[in-house]
Amino acid sequence: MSRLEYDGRMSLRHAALGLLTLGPASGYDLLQTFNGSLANVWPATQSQLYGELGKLAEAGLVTVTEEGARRRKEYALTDAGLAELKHWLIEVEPTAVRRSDMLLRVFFLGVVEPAQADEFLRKREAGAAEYHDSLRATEEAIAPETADLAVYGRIALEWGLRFTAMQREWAAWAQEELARTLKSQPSG
Amino acid sequence: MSRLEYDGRMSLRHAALGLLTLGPASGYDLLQTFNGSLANVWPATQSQLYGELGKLAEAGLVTVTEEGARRRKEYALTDAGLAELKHWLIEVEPTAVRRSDMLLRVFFLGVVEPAQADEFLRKREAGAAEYHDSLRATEEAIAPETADLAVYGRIALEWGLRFTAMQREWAAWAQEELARTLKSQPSG
DNA sequence: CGAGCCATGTAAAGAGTTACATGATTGC
DNA sequence: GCAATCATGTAACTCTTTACATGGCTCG
Repeated sequence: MSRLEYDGRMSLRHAALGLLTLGPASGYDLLQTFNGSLANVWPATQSQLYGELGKLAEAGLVTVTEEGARRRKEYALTDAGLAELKHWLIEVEPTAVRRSDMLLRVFFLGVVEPAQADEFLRKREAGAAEYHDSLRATEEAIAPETADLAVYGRIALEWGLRFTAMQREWAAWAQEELARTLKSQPSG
Repeated sequence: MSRLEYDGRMSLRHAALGLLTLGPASGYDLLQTFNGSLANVWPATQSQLYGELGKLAEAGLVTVTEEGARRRKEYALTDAGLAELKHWLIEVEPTAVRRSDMLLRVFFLGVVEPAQADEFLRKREAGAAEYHDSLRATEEAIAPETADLAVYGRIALEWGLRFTAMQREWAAWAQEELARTLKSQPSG
C-alpha cells in the first residue's frame, strides 16, 4: 500500500472513486459508464482506467471485493477512498482556466480569408446546435422515469444545454459582427 | 529537418505559429503573450514552449532569423509553417468534447451534504461573476483604441463574456433547483 | 467449434507541469 | 558589484492516447 500524491490534478482517479459510490464494479463495468454518461464530461480509455484502478488499490482507496469469471475483479470503495473523494469534491478548487483549441483558432482567423473565417463560424454554430439537440434528446429519454431523482445529473445536463445554446448564439452573433466589420473596413 | 506528425492534437504548436504571423519573436517574447492575452485560452509553460520551438525549427516550420544578446534567438514563420497553420485552422476539426472537472464534481455532489453541495454551487456562481468582471475590465481597457481592429480578438473575448455569464446564471439556477428538490423530497 | 463479447493488461509515444540549472546584460 | 530581468535549456514526472496482446466464457 504505497502513497499516491493527491493534489487534485488527477480527475480520472476521482471519477472512478465517484462511480464506485454507486456500488462495487469491475474495470469493464466502469468503462461502460465512461463511454456512456460520463463521455461528455470526462472521457477515459480502457488502458488508463485499468492502470488507475491498480494504483487506487495499491494506495488503499479501493479494494478488490471479488474475483469472478474471466479474470474479472470487482472493486469497492474504502473509507479512505470515500474520504479522498469528499476532499476532492469540497476542498479542491476546480480548474478555472480551460484550454480551448476552438477559441485559439478564433484568435488567428485573421490569417485566412474572411470567407473561410465565416465558414468556420458557421460550422461552430451548426455543431453547437447539433450537440444541443442530442443533449435535449438525452434529457427527454431519461427525464420521465427520474422525475425528482438524480438532481445532480440533471443539473450537469442543464449546464450542457446552456453551454451549447450559448455557443450557438455566440457563433451566430460572431458571423454578424464579422460581416459588419468587413463592410465598414474591407481590409479587416 | 526531421518530420513531425501533425494530426491536429497539438495546439501549442499552432499557437506558436499563430503568434509568429504577427512578426518574428523569441521564445521569451512569445512566453509573455502566452502569460498575457493567451493565458485564458491556451496557457503554456516556458519549458514546453522552448522545446516546441526547437522542434518547429527542426521541422522547418520556423527559422532562426537572428541571434541577439543573451543567447536570444529570434524565430520567424516559414511558408511551410504558415501552410501548416492554415491547414490546422480550416481543415482540422476543433475538439468537440472538453473535460470539465467542475462538471465531474457536480455529478457526484450527492456524496456530500446538501449544504456542502449548495456551497459548491455558490462558489461557482461567485467565481463566474468575478471572472466575468475581469473580462469586462479587459474589454474596456482595450476596446477604445482598437475600435475596428482585432475583430477576432473581440469575438474571442465575447465568448468568454457569454460563457461566464452562462455559468453564473446556471449556478444560480442550480441552487434554486436543488432547494426545490430537497424541499419536495428531503432525502434527495 | 467458432464468432463475438467479456475482461484485463503492457508498451510506446505525445502532451503538459514542476523544478532545477545556467549564464548574460542592464541599471542603480 | 549586485539585484533584477532577460534568456534558454534539462530532467523527472504525470496524464492521455493508440496500438497491441492475451485469454475466458457463451451461444448458436
